[in-house]
Amino acid sequence: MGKWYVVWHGRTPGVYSTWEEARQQVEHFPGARYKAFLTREAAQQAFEARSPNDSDLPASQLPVTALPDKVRRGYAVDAACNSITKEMEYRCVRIADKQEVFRRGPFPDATNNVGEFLAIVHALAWLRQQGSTAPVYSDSMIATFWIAEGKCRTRLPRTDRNAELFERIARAEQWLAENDYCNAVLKWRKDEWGENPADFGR
RNA sequence: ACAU
DNA sequence: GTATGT
Ligand SMILES: [Mg+2]
Ligand SMILES: [Mg+2]
Repeated sequence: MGKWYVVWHGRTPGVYSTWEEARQQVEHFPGARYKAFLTREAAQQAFEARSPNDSDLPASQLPVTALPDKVRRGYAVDAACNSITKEMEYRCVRIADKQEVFRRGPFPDATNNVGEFLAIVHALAWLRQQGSTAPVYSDSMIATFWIAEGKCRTRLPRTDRNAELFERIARAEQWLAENDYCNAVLKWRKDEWGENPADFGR
């Protein structure tokens, strides 16, 4: 038995019997909402609701309004590092509306984990300056460990090109040592909430 | 293995 | 497929 595909939001919303047809409605359609069901009846019923129940959507399509309140009040950080060029950048967005609040980089001769670490510290400093105690979400286990330790445990070798980066790492560690912050640093639960809203999409 |  | 990390 083939699956049935509901397209709530796409070029032509409807119930489709093949992925071939359904994909043409949703591919390259930003914000598309769609999901496969096992039976035609289940698909039809879901489609007739006109708008998908959050519980029907895969995590990748969850609207921010479906997130827990505590999460919606927070900020998300993420880093991107090209594994060929070793160029890294990082940024932070307000989760409620995905508005970018800062972005830094690119930094040469870096690593993903250094970027994830610097992003969190920068967010903590920025939030303190804003007088905000909102939580910071990162999808990086490594960086959240390093924050808890107050130490960036990178194995990245120093080069002539990453002196500024190591300077930033030192300043970040110093900031952690000298400042108390009450913002929680929490794991972004990709499995439950979908992609990190600060993700670079690369 | 887990998270990137 | 590559690399960063616990
Ligand atoms: Mg990340
Ligand atoms: Mg990302």
